[in-house]
Amino acid sequence: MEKDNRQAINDLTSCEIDRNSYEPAYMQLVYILKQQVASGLLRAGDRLPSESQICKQYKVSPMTVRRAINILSDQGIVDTAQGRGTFVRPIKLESATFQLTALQAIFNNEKTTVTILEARILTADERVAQKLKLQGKKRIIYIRRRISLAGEPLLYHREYLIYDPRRALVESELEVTSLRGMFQGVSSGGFKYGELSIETTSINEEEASLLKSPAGMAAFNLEHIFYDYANKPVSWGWFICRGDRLRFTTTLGIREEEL
Amino acid sequence: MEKDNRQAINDLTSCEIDRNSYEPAYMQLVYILKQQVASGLLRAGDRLPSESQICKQYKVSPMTVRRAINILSDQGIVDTAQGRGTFVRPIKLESATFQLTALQAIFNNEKTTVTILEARILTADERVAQKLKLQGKKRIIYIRRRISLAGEPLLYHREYLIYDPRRALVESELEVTSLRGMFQGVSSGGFKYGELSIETTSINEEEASLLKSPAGMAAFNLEHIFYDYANKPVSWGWFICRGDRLRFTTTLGIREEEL
DNA sequence: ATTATATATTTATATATACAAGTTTGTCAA
DNA sequence: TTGACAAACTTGTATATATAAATATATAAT
Repeated sequence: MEKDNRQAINDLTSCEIDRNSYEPAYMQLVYILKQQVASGLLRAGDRLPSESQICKQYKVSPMTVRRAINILSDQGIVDTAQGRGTFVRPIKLESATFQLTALQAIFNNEKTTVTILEARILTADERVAQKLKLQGKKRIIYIRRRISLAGEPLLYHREYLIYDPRRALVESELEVTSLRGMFQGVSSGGFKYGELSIETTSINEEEASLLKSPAGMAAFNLEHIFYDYANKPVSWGWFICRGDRLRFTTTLGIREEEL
Repeated sequence: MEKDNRQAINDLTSCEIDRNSYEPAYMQLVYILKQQVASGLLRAGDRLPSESQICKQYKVSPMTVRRAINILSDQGIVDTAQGRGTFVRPIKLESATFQLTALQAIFNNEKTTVTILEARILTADERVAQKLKLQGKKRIIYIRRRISLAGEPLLYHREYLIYDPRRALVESELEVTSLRGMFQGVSSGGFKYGELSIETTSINEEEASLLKSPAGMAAFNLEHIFYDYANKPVSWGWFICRGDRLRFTTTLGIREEEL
């Protein structure tokens, strides 16, 4: 059974590089090798043919092979060992990475609406001052938003922003599109880097009524802090994400259908 | 202020490649350019010097520069545009990726213990049969485990395994180390790929008592399905992770301290 | 049988070169 | 002023070559 399986896709090894393709040779080689892993022709721990062998087989230069293998190595498909060879990497739970594609889909959706529930200037309390590393009592901007998809509330966002009259953050941040911009690129905001964390929470009465969900329901809490080029925090906030409408998924290894 | 900041780290541009270093030239170049982004000398949207300029400045060959820039591009630090140049990429929430480092830390910890609560063979019900894509009533293995760190219960794991006498999965899977192996590399298991998803849940009475936590508490639910080389599911299970002891964090952009 | 040495194989690094292809800019003619 | 065209500059692809470094293997000596 297993041997038949390998036999059936044996013609993969005889694939050739199409020099007339718009797709570069090194990229074609990446897909060929990836396909061999995905199909099971090459399995975890197996050694790939040496680079010089691949050169001869596909009639490409050593640097082209090297480039393809570097890409596979970067993608975590193979491990290379100097003097020994290149090996198919076993799948590991620890190498799983989750992306915020589910949230991205919400912000990219046409039917998504952002409602400003509150926006005012207040004096930072101890908790906010600590998060934003403020000395003394400073005035900050507090914004509450609700993000709905097709009328159904999905996210509840609260954010504290450093008040800086020069930057006129209020006007830009209040825009509906600014939250979308937060996802698609915050170059205009002048942020240098940000820290994100996800934890779980049971929503309280206020959050429940805003999200039209029962109190105590499980939800994601996505917290974010953004820093400017002087490494000073300029924004602290968090999204309460309805747990019954959101999940994060990922794949380990290579699903054949994805190629 | 901003100009002073840029001026202060201006000497970064005069960094030289150390040809006697154990570190390859292209890697040194990666760090130099990364540092320039992290320090704010190069900011989101800025254009990097052209490759030929970088060649002259650091006295390296075009291919070495190219390799460094390819790495930066792969890491999402810069965007390249043929004919226009290479630009510092603005940070985007959507590009955030979360890793299971928090879980990994648990399994790598010396004080972590795995307790088998139950392990038996049973007939698959409809739900299990659907997840594992079973035809008819098949016998499967059901395992319940509790993972504790220094005596404190953190995870509750339930798993359904295809029963295959040839593979003797029971013995190996029951090992304390097998769960650890699940994280560090499942080459032995013969899995080709897996699907993971994270959602939130409120723990029920059973889960609460096992995790020594109040019922209704928010928790992560990490579900996993692993497939063999014939693309057939061989394992379906999920970890209930105490929300008050687990959070996932990540950084967007480059934190200067991390270099 | 063991050990040391030499050889071959493998990946890693680095350079030089050529051409392709997209973009911008400047020039010149209508 | 406008438009067409050419030139310059950018990144992208591909090859050929040389050297270094780590590993594996075969050989020979002890």
